[in-house]
Amino acid sequence: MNKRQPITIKEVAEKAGVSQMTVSRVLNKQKLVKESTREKVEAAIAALNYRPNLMARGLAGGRSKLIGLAYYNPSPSYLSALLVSALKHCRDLGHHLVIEDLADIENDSDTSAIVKRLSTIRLDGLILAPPLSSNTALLKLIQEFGLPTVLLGNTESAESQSTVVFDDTAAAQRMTDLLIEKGHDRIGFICGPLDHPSSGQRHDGYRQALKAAGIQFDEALVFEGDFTFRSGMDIGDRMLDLDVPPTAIFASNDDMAAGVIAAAQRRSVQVPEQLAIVGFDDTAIAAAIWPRLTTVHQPIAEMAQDAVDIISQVTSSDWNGQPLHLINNNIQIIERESLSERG
Amino acid sequence: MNKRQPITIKEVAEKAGVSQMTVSRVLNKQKLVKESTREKVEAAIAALNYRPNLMARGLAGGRSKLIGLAYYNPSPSYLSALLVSALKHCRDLGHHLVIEDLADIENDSDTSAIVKRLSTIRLDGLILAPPLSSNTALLKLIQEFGLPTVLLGNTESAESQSTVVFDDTAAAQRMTDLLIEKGHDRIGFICGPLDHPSSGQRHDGYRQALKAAGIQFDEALVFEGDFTFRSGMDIGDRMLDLDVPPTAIFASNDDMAAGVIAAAQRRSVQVPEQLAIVGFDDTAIAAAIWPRLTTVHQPIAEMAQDAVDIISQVTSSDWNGQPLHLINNNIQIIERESLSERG
DNA sequence: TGTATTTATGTTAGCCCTATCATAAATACA
DNA sequence: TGTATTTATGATAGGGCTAACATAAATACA
Repeated sequence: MNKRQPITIKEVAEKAGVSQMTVSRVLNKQKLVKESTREKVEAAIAALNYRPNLMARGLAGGRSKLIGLAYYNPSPSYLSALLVSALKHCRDLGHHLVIEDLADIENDSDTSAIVKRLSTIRLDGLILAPPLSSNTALLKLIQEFGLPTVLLGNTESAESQSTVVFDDTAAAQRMTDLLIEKGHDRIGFICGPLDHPSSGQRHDGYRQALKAAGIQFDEALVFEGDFTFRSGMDIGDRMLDLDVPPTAIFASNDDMAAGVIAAAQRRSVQVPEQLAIVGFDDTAIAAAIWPRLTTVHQPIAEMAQDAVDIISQVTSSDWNGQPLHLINNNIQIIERESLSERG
Repeated sequence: MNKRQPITIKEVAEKAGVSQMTVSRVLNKQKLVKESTREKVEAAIAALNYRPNLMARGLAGGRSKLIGLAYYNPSPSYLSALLVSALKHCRDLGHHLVIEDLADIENDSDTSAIVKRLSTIRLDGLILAPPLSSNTALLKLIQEFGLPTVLLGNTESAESQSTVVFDDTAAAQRMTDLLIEKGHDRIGFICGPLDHPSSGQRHDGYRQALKAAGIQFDEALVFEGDFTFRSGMDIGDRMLDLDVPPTAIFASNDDMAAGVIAAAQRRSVQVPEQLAIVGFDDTAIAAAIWPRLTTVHQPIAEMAQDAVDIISQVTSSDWNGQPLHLINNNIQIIERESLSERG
């Protein structure tokens, strides 16, 4: 017996002594089925070990149960945190995740090719990770195409598409507050690339905290990195070369913070005694270096779950058409060894 | 005009003045189409901006163009290297990747539930990352189910399923040779978890190199970690606490090597001057710490590509039914700052 | 020139489900 | 009890595509 010739709904219907449609209703958890019938059908499904065919369902019902997750040039640890959580939640809801690496988005002309590719698979919805979620050309095309979309980490241009965001400003402010509290008043800041809205917000949070504490903002202490370890190391070097180097450096993500630690260690600057370093995101690398990073925990897992939920809701028939906007305020600062009371 | 009411093959056929079947043949790149007809059809496809419907194709043709990639408890950097490359190659071949995190495989009873889940989506094939590729219960079930599978990094139990493996033994031997060449003769080794076949092989390579160089194998210098940073750090501490600590430590992956570096730095042991440390895999963390790791470059990207190729071949009609076995011999050692000539 | 062979295209049926509408059974209400 | 309403089930018709076979056109060969 070849297992690749699977059981169909027809066989289940026969076994249960009902019509295919009734089986379909049970499968789709619709209300209008008598309890006793439901049980009969469920027994038949179990007995035959029936699994519905996604393709047929998609063709007939217009819903594919497939959710796309698109990203571009992500940090590996951010990506895998996102993936793992999105996958888990998809599984719980009976969806599947189709991953799309939009590496070819770099040359603008290809944006429409990407949308074409996405349209071949009939996705129920699409989750866009930053910075794709701020790529206006892409957003416009997807919207024209009519695909329900959730933008991660985009606070702007989101009138018509759902969003899930983290309060980066407040988080960066909290972290800066902590540095100040520990006795620092000369705090370097490494900004992320400006095409990520969160970069600007983290910078804002830093400045607001300084202002609230009455510390003069010093342009010379702010550098722009690109979220890579390498850029963090280079900028760390430049900061330590300043006439009056900072006593603490706040990097906009963990990879760059790790780079600063490496730069400090290379020139035997003690962390945290001579230089405190903190990061942002709480990705795997934060706990995988020494000293371990004090960092802002970004609830990536929760946010991924929310994004999947939104697509799931939007896909269901009873949806009012309004985009949803979730702001995650679960700000936690994870204190580890890279920051200590200033001596 | 609603873009979600897409163009169908019928409209293309009308526009091109041929039958649907001819369009289908053009789409599937079949031989039996006259050049002039093909051009007409392609023009119509382009003019209407037609995209075939994956679901309908899958239903009618029995092929879904979906490839599964299943993993369990992976290192984030290994996973993302795998993903990125597999995705890219899938895109090139017109497939799509469905990611499955088999986190629930831990309780054995659930193995069959997993296979059920996999059978709902009609995957054309499945790629199993280690250590799933050595889970005999899972392999057996999948095989009964008849789903073409590629096992990554499994050298055993692979009579009937295709495999893509790296020559871990040779690679570990080469790395150990290099350590010996640099003047080390007391080399600690951190083994990976024993449910990964590659763990045993890396250990073998280490021992073979020692033997070839006439160095006495010392059981006290071998510890078993679990591929995490944490375990590397703990074992690093224990090794440095030995009466006669090693002058070099070879960890079976980069995360554990990073942990050893952290342990050394915590007690101010200079790397590489007082202790050389090398890793395995060349994942992102290897270049994201200081000193950067000298490590074995595992060609994860190539192997992922090969795995996708195999599924693609096996799916095509002209396949002889024999599983394929690819051994990747592209062994490169990436020399960075964590290893130097022994003073 | 006629038949065999190859090449190119078309016709038909069906993949497995669900939407839609129709019908039947159960309940409500007067 | 009869009619209106609600609840439960069924019959039918595709959804967009390809496999399999059928036919037509082009070429080969005697």
